[in-house]
Amino acid sequence: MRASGRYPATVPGPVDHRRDRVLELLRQEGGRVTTARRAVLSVLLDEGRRHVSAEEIAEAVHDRHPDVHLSTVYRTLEAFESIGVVTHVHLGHGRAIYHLTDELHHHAACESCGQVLQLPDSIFTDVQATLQEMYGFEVDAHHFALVGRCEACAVG
Amino acid sequence: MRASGRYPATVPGPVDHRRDRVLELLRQEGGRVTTARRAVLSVLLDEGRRHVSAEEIAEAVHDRHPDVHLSTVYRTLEAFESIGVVTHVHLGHGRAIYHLTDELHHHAACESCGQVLQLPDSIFTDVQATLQEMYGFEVDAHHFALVGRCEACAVG
DNA sequence: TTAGCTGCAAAAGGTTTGCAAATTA
DNA sequence: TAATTTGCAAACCTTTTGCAGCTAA
Repeated sequence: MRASGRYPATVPGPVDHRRDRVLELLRQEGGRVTTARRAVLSVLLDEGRRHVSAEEIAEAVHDRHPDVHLSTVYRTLEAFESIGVVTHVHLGHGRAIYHLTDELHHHAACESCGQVLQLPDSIFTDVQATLQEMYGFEVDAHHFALVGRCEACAVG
Repeated sequence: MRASGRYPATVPGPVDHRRDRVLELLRQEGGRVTTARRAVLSVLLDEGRRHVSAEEIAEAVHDRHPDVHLSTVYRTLEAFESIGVVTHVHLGHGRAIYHLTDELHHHAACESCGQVLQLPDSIFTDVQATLQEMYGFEVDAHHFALVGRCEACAVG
């Protein structure tokens, strides 16, 4: 299925298991496994690309499947979100970014250079508890990113 | 400048001082004070409307100045932001909300009913300190809202 | 077979921009 | 007068949607 050379051989192990788990869940929920969906999932599973906009996903998919339309990417992401395996986060103006759900973490986006810092889940624990106690408000903090300036940009 | 009757007389005191301060600052920075800008400022100063989208501001302005265009409202808000008296916050999908800067507070928006909770500034103190220490990241948390479900909506 | 996807084109929703005319200082 | 603002229309960008054809199960 893949030409030799340019791409490393598929690494057996957790990544593949994960792909299979997602696809199986999708099928269980009445969804269908298609080329486009497999391709989007591959991009999301790609270690190097864990925080990507829909457009970036589409571009990556186009390397191998130039015919997959951006709207299909959006619909695929929606399907993945509806079965709980994908989440999106708003970084501010413009695009949202998507990532697989099971890596629970928060985000801090640099307004200046766009870098997205991944933060441990624990960082919001206190805030979450405080809001729950004082206001009965249930924070879904994974949906949003903190905004500010990263170390490098803060200096200037 | 104002017809009698329908509108209460201008309340003397802090509100007016504040309006004057903003307009003076605007002039100091080389900006001009116009009807549209005065009107937008009035909406922002209005106690009852401290968190409003650009469109809502435009609607309110239209009560008295039907000719002020939405794009002028955006440009006015931009001008106010550039002199530091206005901030906007993204609540999630869609519109941003604008408010005067000197009331430093955070926001928690209910995904379900849209209600915006105002939180004391202190709520993020620890998170801010942690990020600064561990990552050198300077949080500008006022720019974003926490998202989740308010007490009423969380029940269902 | 048939419910569920897909590509395409077009719309939607919020925000920004170019421009000539109007206004402020 | 000179520099800023304004209204308008049109563009922009991201995301969503309608539809007819295609495909997975």
